[in-house]
Amino acid sequence: MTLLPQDWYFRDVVEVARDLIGRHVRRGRVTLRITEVEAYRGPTDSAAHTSMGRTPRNEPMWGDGGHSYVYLCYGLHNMLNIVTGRGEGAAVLIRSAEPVVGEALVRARRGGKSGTVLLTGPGKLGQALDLSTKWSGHPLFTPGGLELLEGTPARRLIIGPRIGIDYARPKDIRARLRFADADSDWVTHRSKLR
DNA sequence: TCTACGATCTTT
DNA sequence: AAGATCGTAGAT
Repeated sequence: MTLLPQDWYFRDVVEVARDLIGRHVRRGRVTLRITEVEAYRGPTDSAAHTSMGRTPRNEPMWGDGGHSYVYLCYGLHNMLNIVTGRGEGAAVLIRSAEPVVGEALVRARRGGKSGTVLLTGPGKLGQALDLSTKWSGHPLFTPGGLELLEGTPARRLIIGPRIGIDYARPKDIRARLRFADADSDWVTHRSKLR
């Protein structure tokens, strides 16, 4: 399976977001196929972390595309983002994925918790990949560590508004910047997508 | 230092 | 409908 080159990320964040569906993320023995993402457009997008300016936490988002941006949410969830463009402050949040390799290990990391859902939702995805904020700023286009691979494309996408951004401006809340694989069961809030 | 709160998930 | 849980950001 081939690594995506860095210039693959040097495009508009929405274009990259759509193209990310079906790609594989690999870390160690676990490989996942991305099924749901959200685009965060940059400082002018009131839902994006870069809209509050440059801070130590969001530093990777201001850099070149092809790097991760991992942050801690609600004190317990490590959220994986993929930086796009070049110094634009834009990134794509990876919300859900389906297991490709290492499903047993993913289950173990979930601590044998009951429930049918294995890794839909950004918090659970971070747990499946055993991420922490130490992984923020990691290059995804070089072998080893955290990698983004070619994967297998989706046949059709479904699209809708982003989740959990009630604090943003109405126009940004309304913006249809969430993308998912129409044929996958590994998607959150499916009723809001079409 | 201190305070408020979040791109969530689970249980009630 | 609310609690868990803590790093970050902005205020002091």
